[in-house]
Amino acid sequence: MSAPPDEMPKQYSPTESEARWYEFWESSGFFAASEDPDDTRPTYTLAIPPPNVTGSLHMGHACRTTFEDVLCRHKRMQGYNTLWVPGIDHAGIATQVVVERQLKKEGLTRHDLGREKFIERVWEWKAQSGDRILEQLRKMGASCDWPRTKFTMDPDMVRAVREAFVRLYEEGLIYRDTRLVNWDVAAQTVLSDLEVEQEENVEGTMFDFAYRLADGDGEVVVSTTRPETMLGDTAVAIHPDDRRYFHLHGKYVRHPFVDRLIPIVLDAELVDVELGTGVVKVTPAHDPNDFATGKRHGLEEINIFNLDGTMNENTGPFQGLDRFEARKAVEIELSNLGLTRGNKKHMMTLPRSQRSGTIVEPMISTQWFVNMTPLADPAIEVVEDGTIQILPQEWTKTYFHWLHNIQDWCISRQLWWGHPIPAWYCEACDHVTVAREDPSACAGCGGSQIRQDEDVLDTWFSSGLWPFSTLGWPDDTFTLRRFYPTQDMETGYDILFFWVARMVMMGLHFTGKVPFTRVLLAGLVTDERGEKMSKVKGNVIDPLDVINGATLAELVQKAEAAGAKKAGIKYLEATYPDGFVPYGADALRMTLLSYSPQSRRIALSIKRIEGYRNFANKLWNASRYALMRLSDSQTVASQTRPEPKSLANRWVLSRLYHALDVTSTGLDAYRLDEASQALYHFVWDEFCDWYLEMSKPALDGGDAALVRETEATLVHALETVLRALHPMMPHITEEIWQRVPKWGEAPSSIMITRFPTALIDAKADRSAERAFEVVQAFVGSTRTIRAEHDVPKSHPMRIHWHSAEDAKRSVLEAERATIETLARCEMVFEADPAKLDDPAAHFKNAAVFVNPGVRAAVPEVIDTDKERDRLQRDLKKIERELGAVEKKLGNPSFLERAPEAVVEKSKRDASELREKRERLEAALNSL
RNA sequence: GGGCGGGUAGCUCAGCGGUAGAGCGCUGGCCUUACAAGCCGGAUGUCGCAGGUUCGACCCCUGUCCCGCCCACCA
Repeated sequence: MSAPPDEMPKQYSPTESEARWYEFWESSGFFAASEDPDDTRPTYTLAIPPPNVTGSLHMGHACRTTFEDVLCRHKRMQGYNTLWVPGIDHAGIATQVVVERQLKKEGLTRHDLGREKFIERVWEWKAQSGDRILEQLRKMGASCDWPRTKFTMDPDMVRAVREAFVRLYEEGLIYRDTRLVNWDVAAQTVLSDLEVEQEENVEGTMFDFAYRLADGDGEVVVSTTRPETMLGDTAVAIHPDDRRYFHLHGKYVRHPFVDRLIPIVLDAELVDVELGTGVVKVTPAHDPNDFATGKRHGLEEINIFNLDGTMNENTGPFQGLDRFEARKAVEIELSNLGLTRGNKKHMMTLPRSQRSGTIVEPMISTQWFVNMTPLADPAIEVVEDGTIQILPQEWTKTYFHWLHNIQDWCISRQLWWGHPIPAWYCEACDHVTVAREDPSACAGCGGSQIRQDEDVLDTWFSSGLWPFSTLGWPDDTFTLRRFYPTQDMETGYDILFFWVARMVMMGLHFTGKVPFTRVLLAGLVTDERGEKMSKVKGNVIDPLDVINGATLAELVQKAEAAGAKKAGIKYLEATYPDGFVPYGADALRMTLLSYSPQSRRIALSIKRIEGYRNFANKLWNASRYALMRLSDSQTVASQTRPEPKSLANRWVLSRLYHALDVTSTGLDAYRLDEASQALYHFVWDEFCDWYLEMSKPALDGGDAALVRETEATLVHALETVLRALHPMMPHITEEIWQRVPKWGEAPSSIMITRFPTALIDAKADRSAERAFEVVQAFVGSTRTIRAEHDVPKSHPMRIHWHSAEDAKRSVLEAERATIETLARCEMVFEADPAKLDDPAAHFKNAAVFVNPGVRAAVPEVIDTDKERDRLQRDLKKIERELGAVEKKLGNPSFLERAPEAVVEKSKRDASELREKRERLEAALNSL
């Protein structure tokens, strides 16, 4: 291991430290899960959502990685045999598009290369991109078990995918069929329903035109937003009960452009009498509704498009036109024929390809499908009965809704990059051979003229097997038995259907077990305005830039290279005029953790990262202080908590108890925000702002016993909070922890220590907390006076005080040294409380109420006007509060119906407020 | 068309039946030997709107208006 430098500089610098410790952990084997058969620890397994090999990681991945790493490190420290399986996804269509774009820059298409060369090219890309991604995960501090890294196209994954496909086929759940599918004319592949995004509220035109009756007598008027599809019309439908059109029953219309008679069919399902003219054109080959109608009536399905979206040979004079040109052309021609019947604006939704962004064309095509209904039912059950828990819970409904309405999954893709479909077609007979091993002959007729299906599988097919394929499935391996089912599946809600639901279905089907027991869904990381990060908008924040720092020039250059528009660059320059300093992975992690994981949006702000960078520095300096004070002593952090006597020491242990309690609850309930906030506030607001300050007089004083217990408590609290923070800020906690003097058998790294718990490592001490509140109030009041009256710190104030309550008096007496240091004052006990109000005495100005039962006055306050203002403001506030409480107490129903404790508390509040008011009034009068 | 989520301090968001919170920002004062990436003070809210339930509502119910997202074969 590499020892940290001995001296601690004033500023913590993450850059060098983070790399050093990561290397130490990895080379020490701390990330490895144990396969030792004698290891009896319970296991905790989490499969990484494998990032796509489409480039480098973005902030969403950083967020995923952080959450997952916190879960894993926490479990590991709790004594679980923890396995975090890393990996990467081949991401079929996405990756192919990226590589094709590269080729385009060289003036090539994939067809120029040919399939084999192209795939080689993608593998090259994969090597680069994959390595970069794994490196980035390391930079984030991810404690993955690296030797187990999987790629979804590794040989063992290929085998798993094949096995899954063949089994489903043999079970009749995978089948081949010709139906209307979503066609991406740019990528020239079919898409699943999920890969089609609906662009809402697009303004379109509803276009009316007439078909003339074939017998020459009259016409029917139909409406469409897509006039070009009329070239594929093979029927016109009316409602069977529509009286207006009884005369049309059994008749035909003539197509104006192609030589075709079109039947008028009666269809109660398709036609809504109320809508439009009540006559519907039917294009079975290009509209889902019409497709179904065509099936009902045995209509001809005429495809009018080529695969690239141009018009085909069935479109007569329009052949060769692009589909949108054809739309215009058809309108013009109809108009020329006098068949147009007007048009109007129409709001509609447009289906777009998630990948290429082009408008998806419904087309008839033969594809492979999975019959989902039999798989969906068990997947619904395990969530209903709580075997799998989805967080945040409201997603459960969405999950159910989707599964209840599930459609068969189109799994074939007309791509080159992906898992080949293990199906072979026979030249001689119709038989389709689906096999685990490449066949040499047709399984039907034995003929050797067979040809493999050229398509590949949807990338999510292999992803669906991920939790168990990565552990050795289909073999019944020791690893699989030990680590499957996994526990947590942490991912983005946007792939709940794409991935999570499919893993549940596949897992149940193939292993008979749920693949995981908790689904943790996080929101989308956006820029600080809440806008989605996009290369074009120039608002992408690269995690590595945040960690390592980047100048504005570098940011701009990168954004430009990524294709950002001018406005995007401007935004970038305006928002980050100084670029990023190296904030470090810990600061970024802590920032991401601070956002509520149940929120749908994580609007990342650099300011916030800066805040947590500052927190890291705060922790650093607090440690620096603590270690400096310990340097000459024998004190070491021990595994047993000290039992101190002094108020400050007892208090800090009690606050530590509270912080650890909230932290543990938060980590268990997946409220990482609450867990991290509890530690943040403990460290900064309590440990640093109060405890460390109080430790100074204690350590400087002559009381040897107090010095001893303070040192013990100080080092204990520090060491404990470091362990608690380690899952969130792994690097800095290690950097500091290594310097903390520790017990004899201490482990070599903080990451393999025991995670602290409130009951063992801290101690709730209600009486210490109550007593400390008196001290805090006293110190706070004096500080306020000092600030309000511009009394310089160099000017020691003398505070005369009184309390009739023995308990409070003894607390204040006992803590005199502490208070006098914190408040920079001298405390003088005034035996006669009346003196504090005596205008004739010194106290004519700043009589101040400290808290119920304690009063104090400062004699030498300078500014009477300011004091009056302050008192009046306080008085007003108190009167408002008192008014509310008194109103409540004046309500007989309240006294009768409210729980006793609530009533008691209100009464107590009221009397305290009255006392306070009285004092303030007296003070005002004495001015 | 259906569903989900949100509207709380200038900004970004927690909270959720018992007297409104954080971070950042704003503001006054401090280079107090752990930390100026800091310390000590201070200001700031008709908790979207309207009803209802309740002794009591930011929190529960109903309605309503905005904003975002998801699902859906809306000629």
